[in-house]
Amino acid sequence: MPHLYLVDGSGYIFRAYHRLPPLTNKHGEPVGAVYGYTTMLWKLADELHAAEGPTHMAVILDKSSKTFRNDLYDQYKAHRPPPPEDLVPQFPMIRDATRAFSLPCIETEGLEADDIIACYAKAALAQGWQVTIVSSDKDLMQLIEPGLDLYDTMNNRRLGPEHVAEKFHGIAPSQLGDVLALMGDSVDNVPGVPGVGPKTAAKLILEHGDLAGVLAAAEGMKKGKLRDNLIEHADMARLSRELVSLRCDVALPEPLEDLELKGIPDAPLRAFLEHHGFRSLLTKLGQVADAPVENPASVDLPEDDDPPCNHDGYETVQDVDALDRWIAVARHQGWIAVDTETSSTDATQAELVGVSLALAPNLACYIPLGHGGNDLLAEVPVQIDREVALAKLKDLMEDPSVLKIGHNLKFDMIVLGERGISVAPHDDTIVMSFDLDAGLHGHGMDELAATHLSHACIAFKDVVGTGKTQRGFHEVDLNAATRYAAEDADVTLRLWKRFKARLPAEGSTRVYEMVDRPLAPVIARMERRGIKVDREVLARLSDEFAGRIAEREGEVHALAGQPFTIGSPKQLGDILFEKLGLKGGRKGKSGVYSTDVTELERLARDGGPGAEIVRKVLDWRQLTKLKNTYTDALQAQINPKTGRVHTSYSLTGAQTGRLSSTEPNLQNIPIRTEVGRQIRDAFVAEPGNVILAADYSQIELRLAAHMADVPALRDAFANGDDIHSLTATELFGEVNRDTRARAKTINFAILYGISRWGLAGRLEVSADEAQAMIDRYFERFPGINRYMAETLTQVRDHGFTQTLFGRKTHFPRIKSRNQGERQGAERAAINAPIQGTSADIIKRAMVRMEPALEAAGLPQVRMLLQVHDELVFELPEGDVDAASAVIRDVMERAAEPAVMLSVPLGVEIGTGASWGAAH
DNA sequence: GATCACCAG
DNA sequence: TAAACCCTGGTGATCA
Repeated sequence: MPHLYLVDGSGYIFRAYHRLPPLTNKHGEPVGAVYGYTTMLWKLADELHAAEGPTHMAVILDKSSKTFRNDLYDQYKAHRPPPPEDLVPQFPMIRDATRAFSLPCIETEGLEADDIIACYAKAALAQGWQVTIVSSDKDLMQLIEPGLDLYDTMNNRRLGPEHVAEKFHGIAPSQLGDVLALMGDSVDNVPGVPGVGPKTAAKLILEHGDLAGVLAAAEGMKKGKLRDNLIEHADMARLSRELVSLRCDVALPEPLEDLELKGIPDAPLRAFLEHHGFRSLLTKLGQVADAPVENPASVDLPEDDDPPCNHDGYETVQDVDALDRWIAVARHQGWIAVDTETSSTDATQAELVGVSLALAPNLACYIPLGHGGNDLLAEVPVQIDREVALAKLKDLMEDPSVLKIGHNLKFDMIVLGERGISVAPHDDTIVMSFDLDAGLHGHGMDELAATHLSHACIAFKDVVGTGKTQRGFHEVDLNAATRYAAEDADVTLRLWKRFKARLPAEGSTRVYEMVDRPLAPVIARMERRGIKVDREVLARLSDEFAGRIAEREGEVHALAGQPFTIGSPKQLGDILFEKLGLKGGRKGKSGVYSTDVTELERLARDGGPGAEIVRKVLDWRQLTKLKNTYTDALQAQINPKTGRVHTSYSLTGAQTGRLSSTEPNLQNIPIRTEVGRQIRDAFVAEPGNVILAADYSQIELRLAAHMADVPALRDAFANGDDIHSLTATELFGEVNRDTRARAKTINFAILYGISRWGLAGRLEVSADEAQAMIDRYFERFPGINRYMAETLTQVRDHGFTQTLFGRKTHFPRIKSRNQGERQGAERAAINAPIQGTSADIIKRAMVRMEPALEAAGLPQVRMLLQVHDELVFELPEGDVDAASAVIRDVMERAAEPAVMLSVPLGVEIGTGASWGAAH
């Protein structure tokens, strides 16, 4: 049967333009969008031989911006800005590209591409053809019917009626025109009815059948804004209906038969690709020409055994017998996927609403435990008695013969931990994904399901809604809750099977088993403990800062001669560099003067007339930063029940393997300035206890000395010498405050993947001078240069770097054609093995810490925080000496025996009544 | 949501 | 040839 493909050329060129960097060809013409468009046509050409592939094809374009719709409504598309300057010359090139593929290119005066597409679609359907519209435009979705679908090549998916129903809250494609008319479209300036969005529009159409029905029913609706708007703007709605209608009453510019595909001749395509220098496509063309013409669809992809997700088979467990059955099967097979549903994303404060379990693909259930609305009159659904269910789940979660599988199980461990349930043994798919694919993509379940299972998970917001109408999960009806929750466990189980096989095959078992897997429960306990914060200290600082901020503000305004928003870099830049005429203002790419701290410090140092105001601004900045980000924000984060702050650590937050900390971020509490440092005094110990802080000393430089095998650095660390002084001697011949500071900067720059320009900017010397220092460094510390070269070779060959423990970080951008991106990837790749190994080591220390303290008879020593190279503890005063010895020993030997370092690791320990005092 | 600025290791 | 601007993070304010 003939299958007609209609390509929405205009739609694609805009999307390609915004999605690709601004490429130019060798003639200096911008071609980013052309390139995107060409690759899209290519993709379609590849489908030529497939079963569902095209037999007929045409590209449809917009002829001019003025169409019959402007006659209907002069405001139509009135606000649309003209296309970007460098896109305009690409429009004719789109026609060239289309011709190069020997495809017909159709455009008609007074009609939009959408209308022409509709005309052809109707004509083809009338003849019994299949039709595919290559577009994802919502207006075109109106045309979907049996025999016609949309194909979105950017996201590689086909859009049918289900997609419309999903996107527009249950409506059919035939009703879409009425919905679009009601909701309007701000981009095209279709007015619609004020206050009516997609949701309301869909609801109205579903209730009243069509637009006419809605407008007729308006009078009878209950009084309110919606009713008034419907009545008042009825005419606009009718006009909008006309605007969104696709007009298919004109004769076809070219008969259907003429659109038949007769193959793509090689020569014109090759000429086109060569003209623009699309080398990757030329290479492909060579391959295509050589390859025998076969049906690519017959090539078998390795099929996964798992059946597609089927939500209908999920069970809602509402009685004890059913729960017992699920638990019995879990015990029999030895593993089960688990997920908890709660009232909040803050695990330490969340209410438990339900638990879902999965035993095999599509064999999953949901156990509601806390459903029932806040409304006392609402009916509470049948649920197993909470205590009974939790007791049974506790037995299962703590059963050493059953592996519990979760996605970000740390969250569930905290929620269940708060209810006296521990979870062991366990596997965590978010951690597995991170250990396999860090740097390639995110590790959220929805993204992993899409990437690995080609499955679109039910969106959480589709279950609970958004904004004012959002409900708690406990208010969701059990059918919807079961589908959502059981699907999570089902998907987790499917992901686990794949990752479990990949870990050994890809050499990531070591880091997973030795470092990351055992860490999750340790972090869960740290988060539950939290750290005590003295609200009084923060409140006092907030007050003090507020006074000083007001003072500075007045002074700055007086010096400026006018009030303005100091916090606005734009306004501040204008005041300093325009009004006051200070010299040396640099504008960034957004046209705003740079007013960052290096720039302002330069102005302050240079003396001059602006120095005073600049100093006041710097002062103001520091104080507002401290107040807004720390003293105010931290008070709000104190858990009222515990009086403590419970941060949340992300195990997958940093590509290198480091942890990251959020809500609040306790890894960036000030310390470098005296004013900021005071904030640390608010982090205190309970009476009778003290805070102990243990820091690795220069761990990254030590690791660099080991990994790059630099004899001079190794010896210096072995002897306990000051490493920055040594560097100063080697580079500058003498040690004083200045040379040591410069040497320190260079040492860090080396770790961060040095560039002459970066170092030059940091040291305020010329790039040539910076280069000379780098050369001298490489000469004095042989090994560093070789290490960097080897790291780059490895990442270019394999796409990833590795730590001493085998942790991979992928750098897909290492092959980027964009120089900036590529060099950024190179610097990050130099740094990743060192930063990542350091992260591995402290994680191992954390895993071993609790058992070691336990074994030493120090169960009251509690590990609270990790700050990359520092661990913070709270412990009884009397335990300090014994605990210090254990902590130091565990940290210094954390790499062993898996990795034996050629340099010692040093740990500095301090104690005090507060975190500030412990440093 | 993008941008700027700035806190930490 | 021009541009490059040191790595890893998170948060708050402003502005479009």
